[in-house]
Amino acid sequence: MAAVHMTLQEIAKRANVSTATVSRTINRVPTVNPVLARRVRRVIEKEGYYPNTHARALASGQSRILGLLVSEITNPFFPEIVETFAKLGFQHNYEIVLGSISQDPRLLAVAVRQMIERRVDGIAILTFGGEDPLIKMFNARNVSVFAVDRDCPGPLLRTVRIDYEHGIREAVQHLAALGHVRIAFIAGPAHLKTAALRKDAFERCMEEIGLQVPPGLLVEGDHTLQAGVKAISELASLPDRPTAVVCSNDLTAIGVMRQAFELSLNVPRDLSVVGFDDIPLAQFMIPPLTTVQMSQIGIASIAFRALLNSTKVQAIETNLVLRCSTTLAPGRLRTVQHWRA
Amino acid sequence: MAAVHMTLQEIAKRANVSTATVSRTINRVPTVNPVLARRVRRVIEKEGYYPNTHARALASGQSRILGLLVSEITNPFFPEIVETFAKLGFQHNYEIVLGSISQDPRLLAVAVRQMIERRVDGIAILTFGGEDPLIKMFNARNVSVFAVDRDCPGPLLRTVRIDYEHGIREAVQHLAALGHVRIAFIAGPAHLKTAALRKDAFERCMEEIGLQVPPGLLVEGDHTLQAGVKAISELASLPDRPTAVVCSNDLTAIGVMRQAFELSLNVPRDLSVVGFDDIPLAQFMIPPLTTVQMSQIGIASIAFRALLNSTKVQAIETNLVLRCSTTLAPGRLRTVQHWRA
DNA sequence: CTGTTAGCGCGTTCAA
DNA sequence: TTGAACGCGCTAACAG
Repeated sequence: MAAVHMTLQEIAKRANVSTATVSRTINRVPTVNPVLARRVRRVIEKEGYYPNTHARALASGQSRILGLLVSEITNPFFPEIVETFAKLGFQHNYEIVLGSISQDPRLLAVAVRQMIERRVDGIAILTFGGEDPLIKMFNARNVSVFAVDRDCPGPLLRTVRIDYEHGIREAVQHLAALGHVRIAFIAGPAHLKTAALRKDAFERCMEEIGLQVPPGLLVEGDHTLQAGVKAISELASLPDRPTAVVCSNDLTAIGVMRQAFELSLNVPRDLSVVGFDDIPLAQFMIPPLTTVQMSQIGIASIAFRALLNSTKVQAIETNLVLRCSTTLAPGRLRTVQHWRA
Repeated sequence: MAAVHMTLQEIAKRANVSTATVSRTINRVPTVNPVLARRVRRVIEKEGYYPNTHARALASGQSRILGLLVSEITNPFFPEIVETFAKLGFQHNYEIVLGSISQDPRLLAVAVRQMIERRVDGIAILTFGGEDPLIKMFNARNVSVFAVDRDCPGPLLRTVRIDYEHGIREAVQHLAALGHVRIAFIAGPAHLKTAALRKDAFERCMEEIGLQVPPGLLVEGDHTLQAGVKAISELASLPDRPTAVVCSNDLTAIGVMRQAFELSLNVPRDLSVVGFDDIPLAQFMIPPLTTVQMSQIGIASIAFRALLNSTKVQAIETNLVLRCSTTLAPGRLRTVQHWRA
């Protein structure tokens, strides 16, 4: 029985050329005699030859592999990113290895080791927390890194600035305009930089328009559905409970809506809810979730391009998208009715 | 400037042993003198040496890479699978390369080529449609494949039988018991075997209990949110519209609930809805979605174990999990009230 | 138990 | 323009 995989040599033999010519043909070196090239291609086609990537990587020193490190693939925010990152990879003939799909630090360590052993040409670290040591480690090994919200980029560290404040300001002012005063914020995990920035932006935007945010209305979550459930339960039991809540991500907001339903709080009548991310499911919630959009596709493509050396620095916008989970504050509603009568 | 990556040779030199000894130490060959082994390990540790996977694969003929081909990573059904598959991979020191994350056939072709070039040791193809040619292709290259619902497994084709019928029967009988008679089914794409099997099971289970399913109540979708929206719009405009609908997956069901809201149909009062898959979000819908559970973790681990040669054949169960999206049929409700009065 | 050595499949010089 | 030969970093005989 023949070997399952052809090799360059066998192709060369069958095409009556040297291995060098086959190699050149495959790599589209322009100086190859077109006649020979065609002959080689025919043989490759006929034999169903696929070059061995490991041998290529070994000989060339380039793996053509990009790593993608993602914190929680079960958060619907990430699959979008994975999808477009992988698509771009395929288009540019890069392979993508996916790492550390969950929070487990042991698995993270394994993933990182695998990527180094695999000699990835670059790596995108998305929405982690504690990525600093990782970045140092990769850079020390000469592999370039993309990460969000880093302060001092360099030749080996690419980044993008995300303007959280714009979208969050829109959200806050939208709620204020609807008459809300007691507006709560359910934050993400404190160690996550992106979460901290969102929280800061919220506080700043509240202050801008002279609104207080008492400590009780600022609760920390962890960007999960459960966090939303828990947070709104606490918030709802407050003596002076909020009439609106802004969440650090959509998953949290969905948890809030779900638990509000359980508590017989009607969204938006009794409680206005705003999310963050605009995951695809947001518009399919009941009611459809008003949220701050941050383009997943945008982030993924910037990450990819950054790793491919296009140094063009860009920024990511965030914008409020109005749907149906917010409305007039309860008090405001009554006033209007009164005035009408 | 020193080379960024150490090599086996350099480690050997620094540890005063041969490369073979270093290699044996790394691969935990038990016959290595513990003293030497320790010395080698110290050097490896000190120098931060990571073996080059490509060289290893080339020399050993084993890539220790498993492929995972998934049709739509943005369907929340899949991230769970990816996560547990990858976790198991990490635990067994396998790398996972993720392919064809979307429906685009061009990208699928690229992904397949990459996997072959990468000489994956095995591949799991999950919920595709048109996987037969892929299976043949991989098997011809001597790589073993795992796929769901295949008829004739063999040494190179592992599979698992999924008992769709059990869960779907529970769903149908649950609805029938609640007094529903006009029960619609929103199917998945016809070319998808798993979708076809679900539809067949539904029809059989209806017939079993003497319920008709007129052609108009059997509509084909494509397992997306949009498909649910579209299908329920059609169904709702029927003169004799269904009082309950079973969906071929949860995404479809969520689309149905969303559009029902738009049409002012209250779920479950006016329309009972049952999903299929039990994605994590199902219980966070409003109302929480009653659905047929099919364990994503179960499927992923069976796939992984099957590829690791544990030939233990297993089956996957499906079971109805009752939540709040179903209730008595409208007629039945009135009868009860009448009888009470 | 250890070291020497020959490849694994490919890219890439260097001559021709 | 083409081909012969070497080396990428590692594993696996084989000999000692």
